[in-house]
Amino acid sequence: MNKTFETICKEHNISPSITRRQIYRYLESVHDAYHPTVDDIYKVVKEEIPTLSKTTVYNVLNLFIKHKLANSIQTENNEKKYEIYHEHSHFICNVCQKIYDIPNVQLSYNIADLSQFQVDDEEVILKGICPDCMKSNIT
Amino acid sequence: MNKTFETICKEHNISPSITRRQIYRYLESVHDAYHPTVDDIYKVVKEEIPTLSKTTVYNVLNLFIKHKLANSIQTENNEKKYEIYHEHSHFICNVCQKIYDIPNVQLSYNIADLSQFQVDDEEVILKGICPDCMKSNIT
DNA sequence: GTATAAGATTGTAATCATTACAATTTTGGA
DNA sequence: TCCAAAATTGTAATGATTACAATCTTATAC
Repeated sequence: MNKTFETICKEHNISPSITRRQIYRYLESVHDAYHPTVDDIYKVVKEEIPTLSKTTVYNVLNLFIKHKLANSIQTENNEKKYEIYHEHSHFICNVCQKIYDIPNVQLSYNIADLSQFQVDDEEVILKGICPDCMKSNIT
Repeated sequence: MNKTFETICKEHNISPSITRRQIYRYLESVHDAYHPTVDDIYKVVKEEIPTLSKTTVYNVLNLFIKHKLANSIQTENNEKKYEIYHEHSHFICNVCQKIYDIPNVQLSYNIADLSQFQVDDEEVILKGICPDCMKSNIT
């Protein structure tokens, strides 16, 4: 059974609201298929909440990130894209700029190098050419 | 013996110029100690080349990145920082936002997950709390 | 049910980084 | 020396993000 948005909010220490739920749901619905920008999110959720303001989208997303309900990824061309928070790595295609979610990459580093550091978070981005662009490049 | 800037340019297929050399040298000089922003670079190099324009700094840095003479790193607060290209990973402090260079982290991933992808580049960013901020937090 | 205070949302304006572009300058061969 | 190509410059445009004050909503105490 899926958790309700209310439960998720409780767990992450934020209070639920309709706006937040709709934004969360949208992120959830595109999860694994698409990484929307603020504009994308704004356009879609505004259909459901016509009074929605873009500032709110920014506020909510920043809140989500702070409380680990969401993540952002920066592309080369200075676009910021958002997604539901989940443990995984990313592959960004240098040709079409599409972002792919890939299963978590294992990291191994010399503990001595980081003995004084407290590591809370690991982020891995692989870059290269995606299958689609490989194909279209050949033909 | 260190390579001259001219040699480096030849190897990376760009032509040398005074502006480019000064920017490169500055990046080199702060390597491992500091990750400057465009503004930082502009201010310093303008001392040596008073006619320098900020557009040029952007142009040169983008050229450097394209030809793998430099790297950029994005911080949480939407700042872009630059460095000489070299193989290594990064640690970003969540408290003071300082970026640390750390020795390359080894990655291991399931080849099956990426069998169709051509991986050209690996980027690892660790986040957490740096030694300095750990200390000042305790006291 | 109503009052109230805290929190959420909104809209506008401001800020800031980055790029577009056309004009000017510099450079490296013929 | 001259000329074409490349590099640099300055201004203006763009676009993302935030600041902020006003308004709206919500949860709770009475």
